[in-house]
Amino acid sequence: MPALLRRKFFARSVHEVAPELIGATLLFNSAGGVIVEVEAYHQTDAAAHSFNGRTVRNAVMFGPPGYAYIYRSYGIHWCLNFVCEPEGIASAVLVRALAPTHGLAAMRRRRGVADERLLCSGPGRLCEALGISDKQYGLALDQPPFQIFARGVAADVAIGPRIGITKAVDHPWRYGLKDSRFVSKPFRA
DNA sequence: TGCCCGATTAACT
DNA sequence: GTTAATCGGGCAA
Repeated sequence: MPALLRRKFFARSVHEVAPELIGATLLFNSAGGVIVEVEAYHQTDAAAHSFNGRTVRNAVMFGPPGYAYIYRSYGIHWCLNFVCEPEGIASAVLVRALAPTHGLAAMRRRRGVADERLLCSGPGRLCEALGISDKQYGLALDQPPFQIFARGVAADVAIGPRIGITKAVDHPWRYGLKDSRFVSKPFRA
């Protein structure tokens, strides 16, 4: 069994951590799958929620690494981030898509769809599939109900610009598992 | 207090 | 391809 990722793993540059998460396995209450798409957000990056300083919503980003930053998107969806960097850098990795491997029945029930491809292919979708909401805000990523396992073998990582943002749109800080059919949107060749 | 808008999704044409 | 749904954060007044 691959190693459980501990806080130390996240206490590095978000630009190192993000690509290393591709191929890792994220479980929440025994449901989840292989991480196939993430995006990096750094405090010095105008698209980051921490860019304009600490607020109630983003407070956990300003704390120590290895915790969950969860926010409401468009008043409808929840999105899950892993806080990274040494404490105070206020940066995080947005988990955007999983290839489902564990707890398929529970995820299908929560999502209300049968198609495996539509279970976790998007930040809002994967939170709904895993049953993640603001109740998990600030939880440690190396403690139950979270379990995050390092990838077993090297991954072929695709890189591209981030999705759905209007600021700092040109930074190539989106990472994906090359040719995975579970990414939320294909990577340009 | 009021207003604008978003790290999205599903259901349209 | 376009658009409605839906609401809290952030900032101006």
